[in-house]
Amino acid sequence: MCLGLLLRQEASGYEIKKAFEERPLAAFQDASYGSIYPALSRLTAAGLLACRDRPQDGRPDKKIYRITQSGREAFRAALHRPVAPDKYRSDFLFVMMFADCLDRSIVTGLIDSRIADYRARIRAIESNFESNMSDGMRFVAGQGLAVYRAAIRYLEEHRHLVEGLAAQKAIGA
Amino acid sequence: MCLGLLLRQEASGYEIKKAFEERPLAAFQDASYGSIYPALSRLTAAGLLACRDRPQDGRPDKKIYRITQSGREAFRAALHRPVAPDKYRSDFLFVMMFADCLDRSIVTGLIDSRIADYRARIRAIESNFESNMSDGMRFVAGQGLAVYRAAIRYLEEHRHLVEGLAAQKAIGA
DNA sequence: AGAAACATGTAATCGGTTACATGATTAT
DNA sequence: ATAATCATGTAACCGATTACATGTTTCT
Repeated sequence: MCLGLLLRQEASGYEIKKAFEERPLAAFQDASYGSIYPALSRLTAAGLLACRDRPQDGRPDKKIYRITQSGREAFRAALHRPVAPDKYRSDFLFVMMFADCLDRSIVTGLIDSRIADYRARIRAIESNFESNMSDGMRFVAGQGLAVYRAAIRYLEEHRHLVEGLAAQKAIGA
Repeated sequence: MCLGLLLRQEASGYEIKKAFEERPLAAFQDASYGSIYPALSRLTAAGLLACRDRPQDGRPDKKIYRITQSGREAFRAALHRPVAPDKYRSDFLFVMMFADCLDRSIVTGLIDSRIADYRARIRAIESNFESNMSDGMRFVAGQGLAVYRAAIRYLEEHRHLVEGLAAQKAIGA
């Protein structure tokens, strides 16, 4: 993943971490400093990256990584390896399976904040859409928008199914 | 999660594992024997489950677990704890970000098999829809259908965006 | 004949996060 | 003042998977 990001532009470990926090990438990949820094060291030792130090005032030196030719080749080879299946885990959906054990107000709150979360993700993607996005990234971002919108729509149109289950409990609350 | 499944019906560890492999649950939760068996032992030791042995011919005895009253209470309490955010990781989407580094035939194959996978998931959910599904599970299954269909639709309508990137390479192949 | 399903459990391993260590600069 | 951002790196820890251990029955 570091190789892929550095294919587009050179960057420091810190900047790579920031890139993982931006939409749409943040939606389907993540990495912490604890995995990024060692990875950059290993890739550099293997000759897939080159590193140059930019001394800084006060802060630690900034290490700017750049992909090498053999790094480019290794990345292309990696892209051709069979892709691992998606991994998805959702506590929200699990809880919804047991909506009948919850008060209506809880279910309502959960769905409201989930819709708000999807809307925030959509806004974040839309605000990045015009800028420095590659075609591939635009394609991926577009799929994100499509599924988030479908999810919101479903939740709005079918929430009564689970809000009705524990219906009476919260009427007076 | 074991508590939740055992809330609906008593089962053995083996049967719980099978339940995690069935749609729609398999789409957003998973667990291996290596975590299920120890979990059942711990929950039993804590008094949240009761276990009865059914001796069997040849095979090891089947241990059938049943949720206790305090198990029910603990599960309700757990449902009320704040839900962890969804975790999603997709190598497919990452690879698509770099579609311009791939031959067109590769991209086409990847998208084709992804659509086939979504269709299989939809079929699996639909075939379980009528049977012994709780209302909450039906709601969750419905959301699965909605987003899978939206994803297929997006892929079909926009695949040309990434198939065009490396376009010429595979024309004669 | 061989594979898959049935059935439980432990130990080794692994990928990855969190916490720690350090410290100046800038925004609120 | 206080929090957040910038900046790198290591060590401890943790949840969970995979492999191992064992053995019968049923399906292909």
